[in-house]
Amino acid sequence: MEPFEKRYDGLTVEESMQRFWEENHIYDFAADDTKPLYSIDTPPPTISGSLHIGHIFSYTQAEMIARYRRMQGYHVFYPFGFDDNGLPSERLVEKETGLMARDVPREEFRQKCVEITQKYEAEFKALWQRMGFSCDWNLQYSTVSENTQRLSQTSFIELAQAGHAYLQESPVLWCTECQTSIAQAELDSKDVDSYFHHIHFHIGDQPLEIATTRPEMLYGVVCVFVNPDDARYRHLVGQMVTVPLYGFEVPLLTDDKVAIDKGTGAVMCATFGDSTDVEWVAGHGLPYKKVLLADGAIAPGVPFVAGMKVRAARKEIVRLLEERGLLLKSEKLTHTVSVHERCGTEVEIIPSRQWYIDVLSRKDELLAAGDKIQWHPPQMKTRYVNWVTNLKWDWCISRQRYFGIPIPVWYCKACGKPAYAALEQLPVNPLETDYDGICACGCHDFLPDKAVLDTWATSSITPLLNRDKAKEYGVDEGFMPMSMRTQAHEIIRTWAFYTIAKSLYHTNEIPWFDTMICGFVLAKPGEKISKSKSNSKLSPGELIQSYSADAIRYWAANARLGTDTYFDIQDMQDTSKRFMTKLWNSSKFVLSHLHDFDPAHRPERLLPIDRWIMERTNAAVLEAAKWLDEYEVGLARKVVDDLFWKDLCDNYIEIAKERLYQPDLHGEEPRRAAQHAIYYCLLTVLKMYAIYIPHEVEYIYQKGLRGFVGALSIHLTEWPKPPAPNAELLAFGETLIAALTEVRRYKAERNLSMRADIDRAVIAGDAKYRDWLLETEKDFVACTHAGEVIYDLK
RNA sequence: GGACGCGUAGCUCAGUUGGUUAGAGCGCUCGCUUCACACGCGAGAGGUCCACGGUUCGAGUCCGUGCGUGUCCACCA
Repeated sequence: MEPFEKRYDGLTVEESMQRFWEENHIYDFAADDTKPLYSIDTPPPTISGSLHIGHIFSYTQAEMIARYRRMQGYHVFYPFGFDDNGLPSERLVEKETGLMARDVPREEFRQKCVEITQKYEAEFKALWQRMGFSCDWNLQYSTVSENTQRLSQTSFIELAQAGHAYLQESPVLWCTECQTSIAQAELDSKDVDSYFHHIHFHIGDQPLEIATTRPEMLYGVVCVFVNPDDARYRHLVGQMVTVPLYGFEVPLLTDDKVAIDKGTGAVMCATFGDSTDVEWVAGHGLPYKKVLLADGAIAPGVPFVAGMKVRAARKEIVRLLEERGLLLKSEKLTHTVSVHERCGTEVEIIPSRQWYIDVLSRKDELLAAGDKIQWHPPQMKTRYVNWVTNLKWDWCISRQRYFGIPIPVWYCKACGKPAYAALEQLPVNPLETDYDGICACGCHDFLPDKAVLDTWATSSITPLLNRDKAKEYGVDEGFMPMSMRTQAHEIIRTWAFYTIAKSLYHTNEIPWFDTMICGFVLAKPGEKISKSKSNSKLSPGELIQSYSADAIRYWAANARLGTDTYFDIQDMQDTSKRFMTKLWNSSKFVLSHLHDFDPAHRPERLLPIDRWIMERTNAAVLEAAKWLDEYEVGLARKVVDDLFWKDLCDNYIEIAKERLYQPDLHGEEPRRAAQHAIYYCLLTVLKMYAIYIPHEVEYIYQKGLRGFVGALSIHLTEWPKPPAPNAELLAFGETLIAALTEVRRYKAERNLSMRADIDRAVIAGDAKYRDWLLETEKDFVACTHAGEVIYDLK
């Protein structure tokens, strides 16, 4: 055996272990495997900036499950992907280059996007490799690759032809900064200080006071609503209200949604001030009056404020109202507005022609699918259910952007009817390829769709992408549903929801049997670390360089599944380093006593205490497996820690030590018995830690255990499957350790060294363990330095 | 406003079918150069398990109410 270094040097070891794994294809997804399949749908991180500790936290927890399943004997399909198109990536490119997408030629911008996302992908990949991830990089996918484009466009055309995706001119959530439509899931909310302006409308010569936060929409008012039960206005319902400044008239109608006690109880309905306006316009058949343009400017033809941006227009209208005595009062208020999560701009609602996927009419099926999936932890299902139940909009999948998957559609110049690309010609970019068919109306001229697909419209097909990849390895039948989806809880409403929706449409099945929903890393109370906010002081790369990948991995397994955690660098450093050193030293000790060990030769007789530590180890294996089956890597780690540090190191090794050092005093066969026990326990403990700290464990295995076990890598060995432990042996061990603790307390109270001699020690306990205790007496005396052992057994 | 968490030692947290004396790590105190490890070992101090009410022979654990805290969703008139 090679000598063990005095100190474990994680940084050097980790790189050489990673090289070893790569050279020996330890984690490859082999084509000819006959083991049961375990497939993992892992999140392709969005290429929108640098990764942070939160990613490391959740991805690492899932990686541990991949390792666990692999050791359990599954054929683990564990790919990795990158989500490298769409608005998030565009914003990254705009930030890095200082260019705005709309100011440069489309192709030039696209090229920049490709360059920059590739650069980041290389960085991301290097980081995951440096973390020791056991995915097979041959399975890697990207959401902007040609394959993905083909699959994503196919998905779109299939849904469109089946009527599940449809084109509609309707009010849409719109970001005037990014100048694109966005989906409900892309909304964030922000508290803003504003004013509740009370404006003087009138009905004939009767004044009518209406409060609004959006006076600039005055020109877009199409009616005024009051609650049908509001006695103040009941007699006025049906009459015409005159809009101030502009002088036109709109009807006074009733609607239940109007809150009697809010403002004055009368609401102006404008196209479109908010999503309630949209419902009202649709529900009451009201007309549309254009006020706002796509770039956030007031439309030409709107008196007083045409061409102004929203805020300037608001100020101007308020000024005019005030000047003419039509502004009754302005109350300060803080209210919450919807903003675009990518840029923070207040979202507007503008009619436009967009593609949607029908989800509203499928709520029941979506909820049923949620019931069929096992959510871990279970309460995460509620978030999904709440989201589906409260959906108000169909899923808008078109984006008026540049770097994404083109919508494979042209429109007839004459009748506007959409024409779809043929499946064989995909992927296709309608901006570069002309449609060569003829419209039903006889027209030959077509205009390309300039929009691209929402990035979620593509990332929601990762199970299908994975299935295609698995086919290359001969795995096809039974691939869907996949075994497991892992992700953080923030994207249940997006990635999980959209994936389920697409899966139902394309396979009529749930996408996966299980979900593993990880928590976040919070920087400090209330503030989550995210790429866009870039408030992660230490980058993952620097953290690995300073503390090693294993240290970060060990830390990442500190929490219950789904639970958010705070990142405390000091805590990570102390706990992990201490643990890794302890494992190093104890392994060093065990292996130094195995120089003449032969695993094939089982000692004829194990002492009871040897059997105890082996049973104790088995008990921990079963308990850890129970947690891991529930994806609780943190709770499982705790179980192993407890076994390893307390019972194996502090108790058993201390008790059996002298037997290993001095066979002249204890005999050769008892030494062999102790060897057998420490070999079994160390190997088993290392196998369990293999999913947490794969590098250190592999290094120890290679140095001292591979010769005994045979397997090329500890990661190719099997997760232990012990029988149920013997409860009597466990209880006997507790009896002995209680006596040992008493002796230790006696010495500590007298400031004695643990090696100090004492006259006698007492073992108290159940008489049924008498024989076992007597057999252990020699070890007990060696450990306690007691002159005599008194038995107090009942 | 709704949903879902959380509130246990100074700090971070475990405590999954309700059952002896409520646990771990860090921190603190005292001691131990002990031949794997001082990045260690041993011992100790430290808790009205947020509050109040209820169910029960028995509640940190179950139920209700309140308070505090966090996340997600809604709230733009």
